[in-house]
Amino acid sequence: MAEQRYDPHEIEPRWQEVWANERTWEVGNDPEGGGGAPCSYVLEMLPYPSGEPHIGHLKCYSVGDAIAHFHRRLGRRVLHPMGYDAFGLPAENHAIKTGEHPRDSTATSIASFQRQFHSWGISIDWSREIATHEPSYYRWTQWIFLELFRAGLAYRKEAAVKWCPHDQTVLANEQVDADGRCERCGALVEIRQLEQWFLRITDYAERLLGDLEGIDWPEHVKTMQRNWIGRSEGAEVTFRCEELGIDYPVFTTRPDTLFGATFFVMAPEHPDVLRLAEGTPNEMEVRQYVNRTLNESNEERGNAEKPKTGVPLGRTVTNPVNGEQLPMYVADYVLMEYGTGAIMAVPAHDERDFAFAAAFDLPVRSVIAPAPGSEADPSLPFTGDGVLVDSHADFDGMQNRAAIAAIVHWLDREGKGHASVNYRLRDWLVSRQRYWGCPIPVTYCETCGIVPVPEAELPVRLPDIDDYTPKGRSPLAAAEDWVRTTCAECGGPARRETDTMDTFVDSSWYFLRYCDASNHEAAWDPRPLREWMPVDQYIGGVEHAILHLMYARFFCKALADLGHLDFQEPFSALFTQGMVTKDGTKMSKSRGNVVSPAALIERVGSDTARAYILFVGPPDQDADWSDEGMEGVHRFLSRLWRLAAETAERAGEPVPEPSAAAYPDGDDLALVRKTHWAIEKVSGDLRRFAFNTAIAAVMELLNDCSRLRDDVELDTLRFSLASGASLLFPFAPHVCADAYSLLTGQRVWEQPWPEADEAMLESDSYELVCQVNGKVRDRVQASADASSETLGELCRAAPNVKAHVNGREIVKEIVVPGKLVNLVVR
RNA sequence: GCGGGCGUGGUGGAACUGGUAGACACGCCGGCCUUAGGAGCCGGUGGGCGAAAGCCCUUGGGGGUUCGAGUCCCUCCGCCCGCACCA
Repeated sequence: MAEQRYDPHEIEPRWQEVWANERTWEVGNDPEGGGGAPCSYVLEMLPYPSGEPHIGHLKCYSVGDAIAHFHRRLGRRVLHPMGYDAFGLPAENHAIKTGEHPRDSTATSIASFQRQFHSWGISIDWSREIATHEPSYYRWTQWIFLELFRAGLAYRKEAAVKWCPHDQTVLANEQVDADGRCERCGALVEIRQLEQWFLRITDYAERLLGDLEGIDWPEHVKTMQRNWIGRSEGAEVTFRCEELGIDYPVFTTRPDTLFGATFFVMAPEHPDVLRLAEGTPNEMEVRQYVNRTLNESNEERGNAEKPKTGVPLGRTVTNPVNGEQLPMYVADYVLMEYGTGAIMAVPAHDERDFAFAAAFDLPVRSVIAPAPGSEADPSLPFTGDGVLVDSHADFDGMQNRAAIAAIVHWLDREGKGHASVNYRLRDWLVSRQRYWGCPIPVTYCETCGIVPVPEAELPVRLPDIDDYTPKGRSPLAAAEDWVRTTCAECGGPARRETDTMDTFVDSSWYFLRYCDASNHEAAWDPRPLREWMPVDQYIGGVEHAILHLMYARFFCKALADLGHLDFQEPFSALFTQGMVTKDGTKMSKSRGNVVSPAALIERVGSDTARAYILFVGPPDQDADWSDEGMEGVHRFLSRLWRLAAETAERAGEPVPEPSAAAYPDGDDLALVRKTHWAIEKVSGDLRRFAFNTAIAAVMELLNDCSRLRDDVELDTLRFSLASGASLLFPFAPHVCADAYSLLTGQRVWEQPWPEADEAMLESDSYELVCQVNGKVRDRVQASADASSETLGELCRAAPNVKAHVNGREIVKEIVVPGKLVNLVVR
């Protein structure tokens, strides 16, 4: 028999060529809009093409590909497309450094992603490939923007915005990290007053929150989104400054503490602060304070530990519940972006107000006391529940939770306030003063104002420029010929918007475009969307748990409201894969611990790399890369292929539908049973993303095949090996296609997913565990159909059980058929 | 501080609804084959006692529920992630 050697470098390109030539993974749209064979849309988050793919990409697409293959072989038509999130800062920064046009560096990177996806053998429908920087794509990004604009969901507003001094651009709240640093470059973010484009995502806060209930997403991702939306119930209460005749509403979650308010605080950014201080002795001090805090970084300001600072405004407001005059302050612990930018301060029942009152020697009035008999610590500030005291005859003695409703009701009746819900979520700031992004398709006309570019003129193409260096305005502003245009309404002179869109806009709808990627008349036809959407299984990293996933959900809801979609949620099920680390830390060039997929595949082939990355542990957890571990998987694939090749050679002609002998016995029966066990195990594990145990099950099967290779019929061995290859195909497609083809002459991806034979999952006897007082004392063979009585007898008769019972009384006998018998003795 | 997750051999991990803890793999030890092996094959491998049969211990610590707990409950310790002066 000739020596058989597993050679992935010969096997893998050979099968990749078949799949590419035959366009195996392409799937058409059903003109009827579905209704035929069941459909499945399996999608991994599209890559950001910068440099070469890294190991995280390999993991993400290995997970998605396994699911796509599994769904196909369950008989579904599977949409599994690919694209590139091609606009963005890294390409632009690269251009600033080297002068290379972002389009060129992006093209280079895309080409290397394409090459690698092919060499990894990912089953992609290449006919639907998109890239967000192509005019044929961003034309529709612009169209969506204008749809939102017409609906009032895109608007321009001057606002205190987060500005990155290094990248010279405005950032969305979500792009500023906890330390107040730019998510991309790490520079300390500043606040600037600028006119910017916003998308009205806050209109959707309630729906974005509520609809989380109905989708199959990991709990921690839902929790992160809930926290980000940050819903709080409370009341809006109006405090009036009589001297200036201005009403100041505040939001509070504790209207029950209104009678304990002893002062009033405004955020330094509050537009009225300077006006209020004007003409008072404190004017200068207020000015200085405001300037100082506005220049403070978020990092300094956000520190809750830092001592409270502030300045009196020299004015008072009236507490609407008791008419008291409360002194007004400006203090940086009050945030403009939450609530109304002003608060009523109740030092007795709020930690922060308490700290401020202590620093400024302000009165503290307790109005909630621990309920009589309660063990709560009554010391101030008391933030727990209790009963109202020293408030008002109508409310004193009430439980504070009940008092909230009563007081809000009273405020409402008096016209001094009303129940209110507040969200932490802010509107999405989408304009960027950068070059490499989708142009915002509007013009400014002196007479007509903001005028959308007519649909027929889309796309507004990104012009070529020479200088990408940021100067505080968009580099596009330098393209004067491009900026100057005519107004679509009056025909007069107009100027184009020179800001571009946040790249998260591009990626908020790409999954829709895949369904109808080559449509030149519209962003999509509703029929293919009806067929494919929503995405059945979305796969990506947790780092997108808030931004991308929230924005995409918002887009769907908004587009559904505008009549363009008939579903509310884009991703029915979400899977978040864990990171791949090396030596316990994140891979990075500076640490020199980067494992390059290209080098890996050069060495061991993509089947080994893919199967190892899924075998190393549960895919939703972080996994530490180990070359030794990978060698183990390589040995396994090698053994599988060799045994298949040898078996095929020994058997002569391949057999199309391998099956074991009709009535196997002895070792044949054992191996056939093991095979059906593996089918059952792998099928179940695939459904719950337990790829590591699925692969382990095929390893077990192969171990049995190797052990019994000379003791079973050739048909049995061929059946078991072909089944193993079939089961492993979603994880290591090339070697399995090859092994399956050697054994059967068939293409494994055209075969239905194997089904376990129920009869073969049960054996006629099993090892009955015999326990005494919960401890295993013996094991005996029991017949599968034995009655509980028989099992009890078997157990009592077991030698070591007898020794432990030792004549004592059996007070109880628990029988779990198929498993064990437990004797309780006294 | 709030919310979520986790803690199992030398290592990665398995045990899905409470029912044989440690599947599978790495590593290590021993053997076979070989001129040689960083190739391949076979066997062993949680700890302790014992010649063996077997017994005891063991899923971060402590307590509880149960015939039976890695799994459920309480409590403490440790680690990771998200949010955080959010009124």
